[in-house]
Amino acid sequence: MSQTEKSTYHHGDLRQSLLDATLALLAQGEEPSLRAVARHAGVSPMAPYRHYPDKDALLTAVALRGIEALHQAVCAADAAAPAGRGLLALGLAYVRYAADHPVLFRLMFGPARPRAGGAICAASETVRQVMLHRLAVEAPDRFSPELAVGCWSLIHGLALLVIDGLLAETDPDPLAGLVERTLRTMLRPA
Amino acid sequence: MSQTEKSTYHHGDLRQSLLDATLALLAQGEEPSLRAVARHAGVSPMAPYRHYPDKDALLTAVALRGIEALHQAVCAADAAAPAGRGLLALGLAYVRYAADHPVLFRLMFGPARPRAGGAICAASETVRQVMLHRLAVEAPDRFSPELAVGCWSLIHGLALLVIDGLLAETDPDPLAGLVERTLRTMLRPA
DNA sequence: TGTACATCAGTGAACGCGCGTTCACTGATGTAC
DNA sequence: TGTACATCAGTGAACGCGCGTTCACTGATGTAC
Repeated sequence: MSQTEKSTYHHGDLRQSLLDATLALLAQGEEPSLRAVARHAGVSPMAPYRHYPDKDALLTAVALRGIEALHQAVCAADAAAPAGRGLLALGLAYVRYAADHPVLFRLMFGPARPRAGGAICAASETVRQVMLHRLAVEAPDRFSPELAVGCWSLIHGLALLVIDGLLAETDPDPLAGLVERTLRTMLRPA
Repeated sequence: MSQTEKSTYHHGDLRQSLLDATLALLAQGEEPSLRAVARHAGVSPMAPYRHYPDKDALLTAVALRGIEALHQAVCAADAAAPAGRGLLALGLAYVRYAADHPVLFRLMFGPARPRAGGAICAASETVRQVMLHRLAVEAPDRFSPELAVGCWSLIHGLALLVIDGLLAETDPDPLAGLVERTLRTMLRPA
């Protein structure tokens, strides 16, 4: 930050730059091979090995960072929502995040990274907790483990159908309307 | 069929065998590269090109076959279900299919095959129709486009959460109970 | 404050691999006469 | 029924590529005295 053209040898924070580079590649829809990531970070193909034992470790770190970002987006939406609309806002934030980062989203929840299945699972639990809490507040009478699973499935499935382009849309702000209508319909108390 | 050890030159139905080989590789969780598929079918690496213009065409054909199979499974479950339980049965069949063919399922609905987005979309529409029809019969009072989107999202999301191992399960027949409880909760009319 | 040296964080060449696809081919099959 | 020939459905060698990872290295940094 202070000196813009640093000597590139001791890079500053290559670990972080590698994560950024991977996210950038994913955002462009490109395959984040180790070499491509290094290239994007302006560093030799071997440099990443100083910071991650192998490719899988890097991708796992990226996936975890993605889940963290999703968590924050969902939290922010939840906190900012007017009373009684928390679940809608939170669901919209979830779907919106997926729509904005489709490739990353698939990486996050895709074929379980064998080496870090537990970590991914634990991270996604933080997202689930937000929803759980909001459900307990907004639908205390209906609250149950099944409702939580159902809501997560609903939102997660909606996100993926959107990403996959399987829902024909005909709306000015397709996402907001789609999510709101769908959630309202599925959750309307009577 | 008639002669078991046919000369392998004119193979009989290599086109079909290639699809089978790809499905077999997917079932084993292996990467279905063109060469691996040919190998598995006992044929030279170039042979597939007689039947598919390129790799993507083969994978698209496999994805379409998978959706077709899903459609049949869902139809069968729907038809066999006792009155009033069609949607539950259908949803269970959907989730079960995904759980039984996780890699194929991801291929079917995964990163849209650019060359055949339309075909995949159309094929999945046949699955949606079964659900639509059942909803119209079982919940005529609530029936709406949103309900259809919601139910599909719900089932689809549940299938993916199951595949991804994101739902902690503690059940003898986890799937049947999970799906039934979730769908019942989400759809209970009051 | 200066120097010696350990450690840290990168380089760069090279490996072996499997991939998708090209090319030119050849053996098997089916059809016309 | 026999033969000539077109077409069909495969073979097999080769290409160029990007990949993940190994190895031995070297320049920059920080620390002890």
